[in-house]
Amino acid sequence: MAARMTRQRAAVVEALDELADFRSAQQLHETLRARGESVGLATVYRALQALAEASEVDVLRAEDGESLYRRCARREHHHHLVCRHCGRTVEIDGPTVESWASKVAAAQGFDDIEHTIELWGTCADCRASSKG
Amino acid sequence: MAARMTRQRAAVVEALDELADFRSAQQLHETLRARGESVGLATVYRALQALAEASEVDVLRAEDGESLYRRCARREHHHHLVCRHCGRTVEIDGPTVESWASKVAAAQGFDDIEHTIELWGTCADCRASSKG
DNA sequence: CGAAGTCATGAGAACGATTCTCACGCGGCG
DNA sequence: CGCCGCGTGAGAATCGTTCTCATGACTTCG
Ligand SMILES: [Mn+2]
Ligand SMILES: [Mn+2]
Ligand SMILES: [Zn+2]
Ligand SMILES: [Zn+2]
Repeated sequence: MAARMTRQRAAVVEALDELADFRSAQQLHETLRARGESVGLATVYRALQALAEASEVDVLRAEDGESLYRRCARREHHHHLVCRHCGRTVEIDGPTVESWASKVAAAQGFDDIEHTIELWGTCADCRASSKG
Repeated sequence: MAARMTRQRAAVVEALDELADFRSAQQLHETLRARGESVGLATVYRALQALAEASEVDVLRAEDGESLYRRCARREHHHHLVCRHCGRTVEIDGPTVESWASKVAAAQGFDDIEHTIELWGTCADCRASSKG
């Protein structure tokens, strides 16, 4: 049942692999278009959706609500520190946070617990280029 | 320079006070409408926006991207454990998490750090009523 | 009180990211 | 060749949210 690997999907995966940072579907679409790869926007969305379901990419919501995608180095559960200006990303572990989160939720009688933990900031490069 | 307290804004605040849980702008609008208070949807949005800027309400994004609003008991920084079915909310503190977050981000040379930490689950009531 | 100025309201249009529709293309298989 | 299942993509549709703008309410000042 694996999805068919088409030229378009390969292009999306390749673009993700070259880009180390979180990018929106539209940014990826633009990137592909710029390099001559012709891929429809709807197809980019579908590819990202499939990859997300297969845990091949991580998805997070920017502060403005836009979804950002990234092909992370590790497949295991982890979180991110993301530059809100350029998307630069650092993967972070939080064993402490993990146990804290599940403990707190269980103590309140909640089930099916999930957590959203993301850190946002301005990376050193963006700080330097925006002010000095 | 405080915003003018109109009938509409008072109604929004009152609805928020009576509802203990996170609610969307549209849910609040429907609630007001149901109780006979006539308030435009745009006005509800504007009131919530103003309240959020004044830190009178907390805002968070549901998994589907919709914004949810709540008048929290405490004004200080805190996080939430929210039932994804009914919006039931428990305010939580995380001193450990706070220091962990800022430490991690600073270690990577990031500035203007913010964090998003929200816990989602199914509350005891929703679990009981949905299955058994 | 009354006029002018300021801000709030609300109906509907506009927005923007995402999803859906559907006609079409492609490749495999018999 | 004809059939089938699925991927594609252009454009329409969705949906929460914001914007526009004509109108109304409240404040200030004469
Ligand atoms: Mn975690
Ligand atoms: Mn915090
Ligand atoms: Zn940056
Ligand atoms: Zn619940």
